[in-house]
Amino acid sequence: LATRSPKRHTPRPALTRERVFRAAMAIADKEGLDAVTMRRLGQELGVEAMSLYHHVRSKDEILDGMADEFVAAIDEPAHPRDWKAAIRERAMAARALVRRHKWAPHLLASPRKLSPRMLHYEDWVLGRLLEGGLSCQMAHSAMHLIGSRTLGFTQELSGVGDDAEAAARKIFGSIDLAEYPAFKAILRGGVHHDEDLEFAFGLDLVLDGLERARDAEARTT
Amino acid sequence: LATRSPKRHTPRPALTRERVFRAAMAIADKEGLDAVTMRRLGQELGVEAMSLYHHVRSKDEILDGMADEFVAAIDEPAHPRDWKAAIRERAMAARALVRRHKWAPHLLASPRKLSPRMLHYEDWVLGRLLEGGLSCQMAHSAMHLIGSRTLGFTQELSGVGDDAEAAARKIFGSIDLAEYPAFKAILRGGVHHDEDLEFAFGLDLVLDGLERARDAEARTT
DNA sequence: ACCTGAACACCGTTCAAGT
DNA sequence: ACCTGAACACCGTTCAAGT
Repeated sequence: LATRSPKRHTPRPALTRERVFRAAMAIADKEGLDAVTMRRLGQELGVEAMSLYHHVRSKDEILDGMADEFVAAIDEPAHPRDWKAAIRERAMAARALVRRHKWAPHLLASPRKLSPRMLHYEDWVLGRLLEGGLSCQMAHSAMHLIGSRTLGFTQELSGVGDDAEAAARKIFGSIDLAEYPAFKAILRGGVHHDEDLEFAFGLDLVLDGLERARDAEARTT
Repeated sequence: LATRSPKRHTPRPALTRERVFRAAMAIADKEGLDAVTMRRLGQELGVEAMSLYHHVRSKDEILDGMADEFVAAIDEPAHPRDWKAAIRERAMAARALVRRHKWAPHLLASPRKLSPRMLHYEDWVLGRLLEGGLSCQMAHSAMHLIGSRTLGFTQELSGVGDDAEAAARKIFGSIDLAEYPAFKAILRGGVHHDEDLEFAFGLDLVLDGLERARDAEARTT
């Protein structure tokens, strides 16, 4: 009919999962993660809070979506010199992103659901480490160590805890390993997942590195 | 009078801040941090939720108290061989505690209020690093690096952000430096607080350490 | 198919009232 | 001084009803 409300002539873009995630990220950037509520999010999108449930199953799904979008934005370096430069450049890119999205480490530290994009990111790091000639076992420990350094969380600490081996099996039982070549390679290599050993490995690596840095500094001064 | 209720003969211990904190820790251990609500906490202590407000100002104060109690429980090593062993042993103690209190890194990552006990802990680490002969600047970076490794959070990431220098000044303006000798020493040494530089320092230390570990492994096999 | 209003069972917190 | 009941302004989520 001709008497349609004028609003209908400039229809707002249809609500999609991605638009919900992006709106949530914008709110969290400006006002913090606590400000991301269903009602506030609806307001930001010009819709009632309840409408959101047609696109996402729950608020947790929105938080997972935010984490996923964040990880997807960590650019791969274009022409890294070698494996160390590759990891270094991407870590710096991640850090630059974290400065804009301070809530990201918080969300990534306790994922409700395993994010495929997060797995791809970790698979990429693992790939560079293997390329650098690290053994499967060492590459595995190194991946955790770099992850904690880069994104500000320690997966093994916030992890599922007691039976890490079983948890890892469950995770990799539910995904398609063909999409994650580096994970596939180290699983075939038969890494064992000992959290205490990994922790000590990372700690000693840091302490020994500090001692060397001290000596290097003493030599140049 | 003789007609007192029988309950009065076995009076429950008086409610104190510490008892509130410990009850909160017990709930978080068993059911997770989300289960710690004022009503649930009151129930655990045999009291109405509202009574808690006579002992703590707010729920945030309870969360801070939990973090504080946690840090206080990280034992100092008795007879460490040297500075590296000292830091290593205490880090392992912290890690063992984290396994029991999985919520701790989460709380320590975003403290609402600076915990004196956390400062004492960091001051102790800093003291061992200076004892080990690290320069003020390097010891400062190292403290952050070890903190992130040990407790599973990256202070500089979750930190106040843009003007770290001003934030640091504000923190150390409000406390008594006499209680924190190592902090006092590095402040006198004139460290500058550049978060990007610190991040790169830690990252390169880890990457170089991995390269060395790879070469060491290759040599022994 | 998509959106909504009213409602439910929870939060943290305030405040006047009880002992 | 210490505890309480009722209430307020918020949450996430459900569900029957609208278009």
